[in-house]
Amino acid sequence: MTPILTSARRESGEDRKAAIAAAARALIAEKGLEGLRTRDIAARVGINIATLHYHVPTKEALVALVAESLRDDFRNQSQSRPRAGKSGLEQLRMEFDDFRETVEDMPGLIIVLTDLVERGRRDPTIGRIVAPLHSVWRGQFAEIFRLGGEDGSFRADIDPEAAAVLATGALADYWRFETDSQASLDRVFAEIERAFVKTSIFEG
Amino acid sequence: MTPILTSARRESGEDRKAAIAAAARALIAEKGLEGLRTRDIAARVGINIATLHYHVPTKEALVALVAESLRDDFRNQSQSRPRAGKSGLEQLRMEFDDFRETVEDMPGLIIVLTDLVERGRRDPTIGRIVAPLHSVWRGQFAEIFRLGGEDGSFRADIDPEAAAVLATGALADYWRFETDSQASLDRVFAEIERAFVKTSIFEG
Amino acid sequence: MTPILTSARRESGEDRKAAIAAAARALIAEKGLEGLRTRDIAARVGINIATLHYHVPTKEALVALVAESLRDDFRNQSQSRPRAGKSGLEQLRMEFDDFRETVEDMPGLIIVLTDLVERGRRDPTIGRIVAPLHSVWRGQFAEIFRLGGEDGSFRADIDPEAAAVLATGALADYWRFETDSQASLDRVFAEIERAFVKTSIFEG
Amino acid sequence: MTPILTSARRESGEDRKAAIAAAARALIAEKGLEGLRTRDIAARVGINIATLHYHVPTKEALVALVAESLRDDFRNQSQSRPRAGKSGLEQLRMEFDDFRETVEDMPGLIIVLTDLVERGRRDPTIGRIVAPLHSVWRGQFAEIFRLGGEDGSFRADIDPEAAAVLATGALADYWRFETDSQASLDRVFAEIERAFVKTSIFEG
DNA sequence: AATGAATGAGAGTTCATTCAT
DNA sequence: AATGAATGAACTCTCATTCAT
Repeated sequence: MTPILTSARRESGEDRKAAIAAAARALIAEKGLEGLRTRDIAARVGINIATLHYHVPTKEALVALVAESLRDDFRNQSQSRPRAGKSGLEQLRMEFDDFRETVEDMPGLIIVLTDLVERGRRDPTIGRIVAPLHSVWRGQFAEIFRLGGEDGSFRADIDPEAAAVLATGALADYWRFETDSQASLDRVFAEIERAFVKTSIFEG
Repeated sequence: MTPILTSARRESGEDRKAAIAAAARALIAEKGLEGLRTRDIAARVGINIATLHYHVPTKEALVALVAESLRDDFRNQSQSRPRAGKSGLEQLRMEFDDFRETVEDMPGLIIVLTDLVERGRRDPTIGRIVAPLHSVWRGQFAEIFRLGGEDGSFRADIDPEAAAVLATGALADYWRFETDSQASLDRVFAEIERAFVKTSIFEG
Repeated sequence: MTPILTSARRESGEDRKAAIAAAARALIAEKGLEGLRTRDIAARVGINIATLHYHVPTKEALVALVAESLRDDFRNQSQSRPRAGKSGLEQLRMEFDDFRETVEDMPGLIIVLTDLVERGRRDPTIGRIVAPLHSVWRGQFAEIFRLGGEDGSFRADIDPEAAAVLATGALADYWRFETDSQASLDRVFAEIERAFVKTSIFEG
Repeated sequence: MTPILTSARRESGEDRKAAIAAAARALIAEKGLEGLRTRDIAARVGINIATLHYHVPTKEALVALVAESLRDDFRNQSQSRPRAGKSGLEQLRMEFDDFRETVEDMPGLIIVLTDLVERGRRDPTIGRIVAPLHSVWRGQFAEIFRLGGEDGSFRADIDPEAAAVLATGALADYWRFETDSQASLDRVFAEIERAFVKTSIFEG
C-alpha cells in the first residue's frame, strides 16, 4: 500500500504516519489486535520505538490511526463504482463483486475490521471510529434493499435494515469460517439473491 | 473481585475446575479474552494463583477448559427441547427461541464464544475445540433448512448450507452490533423467515 | 540399587528413604543438583510429594540423605577388595581398577559426588557430610603413596598428600572432560604410574 | 547489594554489558550459578531489571556473556608473560606463578569457571563457549610438557596430554578443597615438578 | 525528527512446603 | 503412612512508555 522500504532518514510526519498505519494493519492481519506489539510495528517501518511514539503517542492513538486508515480505504472503494441508475439487484451484485475483490486483494482488511469492531465494544474511543465503519457497510446494503424493494427487483415486503443484517452477517460469517473454500462464496451470494429477489408466480 | 463466599476452603478438583471455568467466562465476557488475567480468575474464585495453576497448569489449558465448558452448555441447551416431529418452520422458530433465551439469560456466552472463535483461528489448540462449536450451530440450521425444503415449509430451491450461513451470520452480526435494541431482533427473525419460507401464489 | 518398582502401598520408613535416595541420585546424575526437583523424585518413587516430605522433611535433609547414601556406597566399595600385604604399586592399580569399574558401572556416582562437593562449599550441612567423602578417597591415595614410598615401589622423595592431589585431581578432571574417550583413561593411569614409580638407574 | 555509586545514569551499551558481566561473575562466585538471580545482578549494577533485559535478553545469554568475559580474561593473562625462549621447566613455573596470582587476585575466577564448566556439560550453548576455555588451559600445559620432553627438562617418556591432565586436575582439585591452606599449594607445585622433571642418576 | 537507554507495572509460571483428611 | 489441595514467595521475562541527547 504505502511504500515501506522508502524509509529515508527524515520523512514528513504524514508519510511516517501512513507507513505506521500500513505496518500496523499488516501485523494485525497476521497476529490479531491482541498480538500487536508497538516494537514490531517500529521494526517493520524501520524506525526506533521512541520514534514511533514521537509520531503516535500512545497505543490507543495507534489503533485509532488504523481505524481511520481503514475507514478511508472503505470510502475510496465504495466511491470507485458508479451506482447511479442501477437497479437494486444490479447494485447488490456490485456489492458482491466488491466483497469478492476485497477478499482476494486485501484479505487482511476484513480481519482487521473484525478485530477492531470487537475491541470497539470495550474501548469507546475505538468504538466511535469503528462502529460507523460497519454501519456504513450495512447501511449500503440497507439502501440497496430499500431501492430494490421499490424498483421491483426485490420482494415488496422486504425489511431493508433486517435484510442488511442477513447480508452483512452472512458475508462476515462466511469470511470468518470459510476462508479456504472459495466455491461456497458463490453459493452464499446465490442464496442471498434467492432470499430477497421477487419470486415470479410461475416459479412458486 | 472480592472472593466469593461460596468458595469453601477445600473443594474437589472437579468442583474447583468448574468454578474456575465459570469465573474465567465471566471475566472474558467483561474484559475480553485479551484482558483475561490468571490472577483475576484466582481472585474471583477465591484461591491463590498457585492453586489455580495446580488445577489448570497453563493459560492455554485454561482457555481450553473455557471452550469445553462452553461446548457443554451448548450441548445441554440444544438437547433440552424435543425436535422430533416438528416441521422445518417450527424448528426454525425453536432455534429463534433458543437464541433469544441465550441472549437474555447468558449474554456473556455469545461474547465469549465469539472471542474464542477469533482466537481459535490463530491457536490450533483452541481452534480444534471451538470450531466445532460454531459449525454444530450452523449444522443445526442447515439440517432445519434441509428438512423444511423437503416438507414444504421452505422454498424448494433452498441451499441448506448457504442458508445456514445467512441465518447464523445474521444472528451473530445482530449480536455484535445491536446489543441494545431488543426490538430489531424480532425484525431479523421475521426477515429470516420471509427469506426462506415458501411464498404462496397469492402473496407473490 | 534399591528396588524402585516394589513400591507397595505401605513400606517401612527405611525402605522408602532408600528408594528416595536412589531416585534422587539418578535424577542428580541426569539433570544435576541444580535441576533436582522434589516433585520429580516423588514421581520416580511413585509417591505423593506430601508423602515425600513426610519421610524427608526438607530439601536440605534430602540432599544430606543423598550424601549419606553416597558415602555408604563408597565405603562398601573400598572394603570389597582386600588390600593387606599388597605393595603400593599394586594397591594403586587396584584403585585404578576401582575407578574404571565405577566409571563403567555407576557413571552417575561421580557426577553426583562432584555436584555435592560443589554445593558443600556453600552449604555447611552438606559440606560436613560430603567433604569427608572426597578426603577419604584422597586419603586412600595418600596412604598408598606413603606405603609405596616406603616399600620402594614409588619415588623415595614422594610427598604422599601432594601426590594424592595429583592422582585424584587427574581422575576427577579426566572424568569431567573426557567422558567420551575411553582410550585416554589408560594413558592417564600410565602417566600417573610413571610420575611416581621409582625410576631405575638404567632407565634414567 | 546497594547500587554501587559508579553507575552513572546513562552508559554506553558495551560499558553496561561489561558491568553486568562483572556483577554476574561476582555473584556466581558468591552464591554459585544456581543461586544467580537476575534481580541481584541488576541491583548490583544499579539498574532496573528491565534495563538488564534490554542489554542481555535472556538468562542464557547472560551466562554466555559471563563465559565470554571469562574467556577474555584468560586470554589476556596468558598473553601477558612472554614465553619465547624459555625451557619447559621455566614455563611450567610461570604457569604456577600465573595460577597463584589468579588464586590470590581473582579467587572468584576459578570458582566461576568450574561452575560454568559443570553447567556446560548440560547446556550446549554454554558448553560451546566454556569447554574451549578449559581445554586451552590444559593445552598450554600439554605444550609445555611436550617442549620440556624435547629440551630435556622433563622425562623423555612423558605423555604430554596425560601429564597435562595430572597438572590441571591437581590444581583444580587443590582449588576445590584446599581453599584455606595456602601452604600446600607449594607442595602441590613441588610434587608436580618431581613427577615430570628428569631424575638425575645421582638422585635416583 | 530521531534514537539508545531506561523504567514501572505486571504477566505467567515454578517450587518447596504445609494443611486437612 | 499417605494424599489432594492449597499456598507464599520468588522467578524470568514483556511491554508501553519516557528520558536525555
